[in-house]
Amino acid sequence: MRLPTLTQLRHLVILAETHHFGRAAEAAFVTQSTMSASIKELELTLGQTLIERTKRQVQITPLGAEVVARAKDILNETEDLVALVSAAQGVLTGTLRLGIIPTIGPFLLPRIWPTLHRDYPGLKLELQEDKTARLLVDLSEGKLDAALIAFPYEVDLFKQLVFADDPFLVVLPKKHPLCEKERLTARDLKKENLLFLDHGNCLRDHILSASGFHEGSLSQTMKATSLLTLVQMVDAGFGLTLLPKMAVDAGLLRGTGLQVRPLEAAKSSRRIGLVFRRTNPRTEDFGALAELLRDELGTPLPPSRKSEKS
Amino acid sequence: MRLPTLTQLRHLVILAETHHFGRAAEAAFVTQSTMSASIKELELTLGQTLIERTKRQVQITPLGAEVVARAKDILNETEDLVALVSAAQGVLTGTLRLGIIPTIGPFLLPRIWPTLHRDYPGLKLELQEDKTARLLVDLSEGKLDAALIAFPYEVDLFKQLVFADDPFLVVLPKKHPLCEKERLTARDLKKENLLFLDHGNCLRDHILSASGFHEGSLSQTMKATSLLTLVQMVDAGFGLTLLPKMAVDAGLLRGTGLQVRPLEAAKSSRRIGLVFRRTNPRTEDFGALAELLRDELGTPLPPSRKSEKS
DNA sequence: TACACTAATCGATATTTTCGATTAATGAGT
DNA sequence: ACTCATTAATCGAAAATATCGATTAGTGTA
Repeated sequence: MRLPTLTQLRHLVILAETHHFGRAAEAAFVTQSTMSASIKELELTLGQTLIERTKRQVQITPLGAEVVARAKDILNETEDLVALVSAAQGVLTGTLRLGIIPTIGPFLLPRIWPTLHRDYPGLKLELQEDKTARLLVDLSEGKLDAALIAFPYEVDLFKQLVFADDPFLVVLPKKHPLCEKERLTARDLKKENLLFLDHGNCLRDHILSASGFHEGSLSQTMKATSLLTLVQMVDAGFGLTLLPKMAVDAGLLRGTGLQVRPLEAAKSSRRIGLVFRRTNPRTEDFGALAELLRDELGTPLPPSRKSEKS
Repeated sequence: MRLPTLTQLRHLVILAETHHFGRAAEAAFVTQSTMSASIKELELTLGQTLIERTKRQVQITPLGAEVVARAKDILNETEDLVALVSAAQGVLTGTLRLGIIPTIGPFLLPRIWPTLHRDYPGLKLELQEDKTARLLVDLSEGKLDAALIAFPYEVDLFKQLVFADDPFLVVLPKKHPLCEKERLTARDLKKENLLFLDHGNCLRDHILSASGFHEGSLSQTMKATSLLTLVQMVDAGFGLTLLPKMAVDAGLLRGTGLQVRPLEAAKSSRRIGLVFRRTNPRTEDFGALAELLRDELGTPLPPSRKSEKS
């Protein structure tokens, strides 16, 4: 099916308004001959006469009037489309499909939400919470635009903007002997029963690394699937754990009698960053988002390392 | 505001379906370079990137997806427009704005309606009932496509298709002396009190002419504005009148005690015809309509006179 | 009859679209 | 590390299309 041109439709609409080829041409910023040819071509493609040409005046046939009405709709919709895209010109406007891992999402998002909403009211976030591995797959498949994940992690396929450092804190019951000390080391934890998240969660690996434990040395009995569960277990006296400061700041320990102590170790923190495909045209957006996150978290960016591996 | 091309939008939609420039090009029956250029041009006019080009695969940005959705709508509407016009291809389809005079309308339309509906289900009549003069003005101004009027009438501006002859019948009370005669002449009516429609109605002029009366010779006291009123007045004994056979056939005298007699006179009938602008492209439609009317009325067309004047 | 007005038409030009061929970038297989 | 295959972008040429200015033909008016 051969379609008419938007230009032809526009010409028809103008002609229907002016009822005069000459003035219609003027209004459309073309010559009368162009207007004439345009209408003629339109009638040819449609196979029907839309305009009744009296020498003195131009009459629209009933069919022509129907076509004019529809043409107006089509033109309006097209203009709306252009307007929509134009409105999405600024940084961080439109839809952004953002992945986020569960050990960051609940603690980071509520913190930045108000600012994000205030500074970029045109932004619509579509959030997806999942493990890092799954997020990166979706990212590479184009189902996500960006993801907020924790480093170190192997992400050479993607660009990354690391914007925060998130130290680990040792969580222990109030009466625990280690509460006496202001600062704890990996050595202090050696003989404790440490509780970890389940396999496949990046935080588990990070904390294992921070605390100097190894897979083999764990008592396999206790594995939680969420930080909240973990906290409940520690509160119930099953052992100790480590939590990212971000989670503690967000009030994860509220209502419990648990204490926290900083950990002195080689890798006593995770880094938080934004990853996205190198080919994604919205780098400016991601820069702005990372900037906002950095400001909001108030933590200075640690000495930059271009690629961190776990 | 510069608008994108429908071709570009179509290419975008296809590309969004295939996620592959080469296959999209194939599906759009163009080369890959054309597809590439088309999308690029579209992005240029919109001022935003809609497609994220990975070397291995093509990703649609969220904004692009929105544009694709709207583009689909626009394309569908345009195709609907074409379909609409195509559907209006046959004779007597679509809207026809038809004027009709009050002394024809109520008697002719109910008669042809079923056939018209059966033979041309795609036809939508927009009827306007008015005096001949008014109809012709609207016709020349393009507010009507055609009009059904009675001849003789001066209509040289328009094309005309006369399709029926409608004789006048003398209407008189059952006990009237003239009922004795099988056929009446103008001479018989000379001394009778004839009742006519009001000024400005073409039937008045036609009947005046048929009955041999002149404006000056009338008793000005009785003037009706509709045929129904006229009949009521005759039934009440105020005098005689003449009615077109068409009206009598349609049952205008039903429920009255009135008789009819044929009139023998030079101009003892009016002719019924269709008029329309010479420039109107739907001559075929009008021919078909006149044909249908002629068949339906069962009256052979009188010897053709190209232009009848009153 | 001459004149003004209007839409169609025509030939020339300008612009746009499309194509085929080539290039550059990337990933896969050896 | 080195092809090879795949894919989108690019480029110049050719084709198609749109536009223009000038002219023509048809109508109504003075």
